[in-house]
Amino acid sequence: MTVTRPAQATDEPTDTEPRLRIGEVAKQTGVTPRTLRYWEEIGLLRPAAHRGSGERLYSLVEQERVIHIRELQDLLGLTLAEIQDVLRSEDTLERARRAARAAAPTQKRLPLLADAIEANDRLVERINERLARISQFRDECVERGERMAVRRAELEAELAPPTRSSR
Amino acid sequence: MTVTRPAQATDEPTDTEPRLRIGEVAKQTGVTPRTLRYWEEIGLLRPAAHRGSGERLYSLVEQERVIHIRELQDLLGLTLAEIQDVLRSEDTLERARRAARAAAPTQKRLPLLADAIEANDRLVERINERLARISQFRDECVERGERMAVRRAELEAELAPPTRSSR
DNA sequence: TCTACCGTTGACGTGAACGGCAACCTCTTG
DNA sequence: CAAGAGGTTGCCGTTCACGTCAACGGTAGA
Repeated sequence: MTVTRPAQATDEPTDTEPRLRIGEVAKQTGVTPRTLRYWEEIGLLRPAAHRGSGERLYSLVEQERVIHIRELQDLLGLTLAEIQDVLRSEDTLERARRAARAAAPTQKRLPLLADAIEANDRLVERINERLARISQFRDECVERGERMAVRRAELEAELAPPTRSSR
Repeated sequence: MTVTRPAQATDEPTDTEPRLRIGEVAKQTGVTPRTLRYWEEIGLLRPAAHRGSGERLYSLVEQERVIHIRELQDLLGLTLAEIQDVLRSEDTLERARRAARAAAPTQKRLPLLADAIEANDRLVERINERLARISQFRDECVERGERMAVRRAELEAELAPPTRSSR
């Protein structure tokens, strides 16, 4: 299970290497290149690297982040500004990871990780609230449906002449 | 519990009488008058009546609809166009109600009611799908949180010198 | 009847989140 | 090496869902 990296490996695990061009990320995630550039413009998602030509290069980390952002947008209805807030704490985790690679002492890494955990907890809390509200809304709809169904049954009974043997 | 209507009652139950001015509805529901007019403009919510002066008058039915619309917007993230679709079927129910007051025969009222029920079922189905997706998203977040918590525990263990008696 | 407050229409403005060009660059591939 | 595919910046356009302001009119209470 533990990946044995080849001898000439870089000091980065494979999935953080920036190999993906913008079109590739777009295809994989379903967002347009324009949107990715826009998100970068407002400071929401920076590509892992640039090439001399100015070309953006993303890693799988960013690609997953794109999906994460879309979920925060579509499922929770957050604005990009709010998402930025949420992700800022997540960035803390990324910093913690870099600190780990830089062989930073545990004393430095621990608070970063704690921040990330706390931010994640807040997010989960937010999601739970939303789930509760939607559930309640659904229950209301279901109840309305049941009332209508009862009414329909009444009308159907009224319509059908009362025969003793059904069918 | 059954409201005994006064002798000189109109043929409308009290809660469908259009008495509410736009500002009142706005106050009760939290949406602005501008928004109510806009919704009317795009055919989303027509006031129950107008007065000679052009003043809009809403009934409690519309007021509840306002809340319904906001929920469809905020909780489900539907566009006003989509909401219009959803409500168009709900209007069927309103027509059924009018048919009832017009003493329409059961044969006419039943299909209208059936349509409304079907539309409601579709809505509930949609909500359930959304709930499922959000739940899944939450689970992913929770899982991430747990992984981070494990990591934190490791770091804490590493930090604290291994003493046999805790404290 | 005067005044303060709603309300009306009509028009234009706005913020968020992109879409869509033009003009240009840079790989790759036959 | 020419051509095409894909990338870049810059900038203006667009859609949605309203906000805002002006100019005006009806209504209710002192």
